[in-house]
Amino acid sequence: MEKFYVTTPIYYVNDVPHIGHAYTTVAADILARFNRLSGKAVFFLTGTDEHGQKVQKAAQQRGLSPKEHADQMVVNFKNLWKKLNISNDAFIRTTDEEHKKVVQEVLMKLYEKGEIVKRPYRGWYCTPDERFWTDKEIEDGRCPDCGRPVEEIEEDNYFFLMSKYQDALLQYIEKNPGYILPETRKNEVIGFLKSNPLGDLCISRPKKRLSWGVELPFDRDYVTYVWFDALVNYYSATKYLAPRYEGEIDWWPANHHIVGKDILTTHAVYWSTMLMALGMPLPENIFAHGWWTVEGRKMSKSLGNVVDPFEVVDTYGADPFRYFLFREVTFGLDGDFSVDAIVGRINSELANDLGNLLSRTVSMARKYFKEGLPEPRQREEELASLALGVYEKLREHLSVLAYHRALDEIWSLVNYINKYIDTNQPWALAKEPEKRGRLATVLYSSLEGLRFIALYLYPFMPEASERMLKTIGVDEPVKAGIYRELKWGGLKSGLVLSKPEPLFPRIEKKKKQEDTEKVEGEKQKDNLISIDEFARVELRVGKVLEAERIEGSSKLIKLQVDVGEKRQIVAGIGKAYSPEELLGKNVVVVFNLKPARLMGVESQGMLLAAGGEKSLSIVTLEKDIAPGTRVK
RNA sequence: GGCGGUGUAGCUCAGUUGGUUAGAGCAUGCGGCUCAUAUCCGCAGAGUCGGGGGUUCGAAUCCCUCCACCGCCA
Repeated sequence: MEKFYVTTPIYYVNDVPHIGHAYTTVAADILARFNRLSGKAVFFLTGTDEHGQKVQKAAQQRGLSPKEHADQMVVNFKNLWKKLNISNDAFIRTTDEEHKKVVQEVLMKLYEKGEIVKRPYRGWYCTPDERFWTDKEIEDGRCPDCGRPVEEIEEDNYFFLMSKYQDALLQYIEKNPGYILPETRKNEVIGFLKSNPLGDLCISRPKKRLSWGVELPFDRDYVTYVWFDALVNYYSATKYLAPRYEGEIDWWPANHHIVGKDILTTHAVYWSTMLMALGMPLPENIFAHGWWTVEGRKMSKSLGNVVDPFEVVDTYGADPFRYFLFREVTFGLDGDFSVDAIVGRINSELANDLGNLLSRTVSMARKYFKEGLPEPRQREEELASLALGVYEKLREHLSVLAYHRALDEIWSLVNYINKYIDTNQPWALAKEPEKRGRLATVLYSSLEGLRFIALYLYPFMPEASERMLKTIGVDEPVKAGIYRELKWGGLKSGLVLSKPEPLFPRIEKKKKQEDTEKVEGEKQKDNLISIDEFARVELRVGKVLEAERIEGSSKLIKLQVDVGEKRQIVAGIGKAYSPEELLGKNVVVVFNLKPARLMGVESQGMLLAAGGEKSLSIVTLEKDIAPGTRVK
């Protein structure tokens, strides 16, 4: 039996699941379901990453042990997968004893092979953030994240000798064009490997700083760096979580690692070289998908526009959501999630094209053949070969994760049958008793086509697929290997069908508008703002009274500005202006900007300026206007 | 800054190794049908394929250059 092993990343257990998690996991689910129906032995793995600094800290704040904290948080993910109909065969947690054991075995093997060495590590440590920065990263002796001073620390750590695999990895990627996809991401990795000398990877943390992790088997004073621990999950799971099929299956290597583009390097470089060092085969493919924006904007906590997948499912249903994610955007590219877009797809494609097709066909079969639908008089060759041929197309497209193309193929069948009905006009045939045979053929063939559609849609929308089958009188469950037995004419004749429920109800405009308003409470879908919104920004004329450079910064200048009252403003214009030339200038200031601290200095507003670092100009007034005057 | 990529109809994008009047979906307009979730089917409009130059019998496709935007640089 051919095996198929697909993984999602293991998600950081501290995260609250968002649309991105849902996207990756449904992607893997579709492949898993498709391959099960194709008759392969499938292992679909997802899980959570539970070690590391942040988990330890979050647990501490909640007064729990890290494991207790993780036990509670992991439920968020498990619930979402249930809600989205995810068919994962296993759920790995890096706190599993079996996983930790494999991590230690792997570490020991690498250590014994001389692939891991102890060596002093020097870096800049930010104590409050509990993390290291490199020479390049720190800004004037301060943490680039929080702005507080960093401390130079030197300590011994263990390093995986990744550098020696640079050439081998580069060659491997170039020789295996399908290894990293999409191509643009592969090019990035190649560019990265060609232009930078690959360093060694620090894979340990001294316990005195971080205890929540897998202990190094050869030095009890250290735990394993979380990324190393996490990546091994793909292999460790095959040792204790893989499903059992008849006969022994070598699950490793995986067929697909599906990841977000943000963690591609980790997989393409760290994981690949780790496997090389272990002398293990590399996965067949690492696929980096894109990100979702929301109503044209980047998702962020501060904008408050993070899409909660639980809510989306409650509003639109799991199947329409799954469908939308893979129909709307080419897998690999970035996409935009908007109410208009999802409602548009649901109404025009799911409700009108597909749902209505099912509805019209079943209704006619009921109306014209109350006694049951007889056998067709002939095989509709064109329709039959189209329906049968879709399978091969799906296989091709899904082998490179081209989900949108796969759906396109299924829809070519939907469109064909709609046209087929239109051309044959069963309602007209029904009026002529001598054409009853033809009528039976047309309706049977349409329903049979719908059976194929339902089977093909199963990986994408399992629940809707089953409802479709039930509606056309198919009792048998969609079972593993069913794609191997596809044959035209499988639908039983003599069926008396019951009245169909709408497969996907249309979302009426009214509801759509309400939702739009709800989502657009804080945002506009096009970038236009109203005059009122603009008026919220209070711009005022200011006169520069004093100006001085902020010590330790080449960009920042501290200004005292008269804007009707005296304000201190910090501006990043030091590369284009000297403090002296700013004195007395009439500038434009954002008066009602929330105060901020830049390098520890308070800024009560913002100076308007245009340009980059070097060719930069502040906005000044052509004539003398009194300081404090509103600019509008 | 280095490397990579993108720029095609109002919008989102396809365009395989250069080859007949440049395509799809959505949107818009018109027509047809009435079985159906006011659904379905057909037709139409519009694009000097980012600008300029070159190679070629022939370029959206190859080369050069300029412009704009995006990604990667642990």
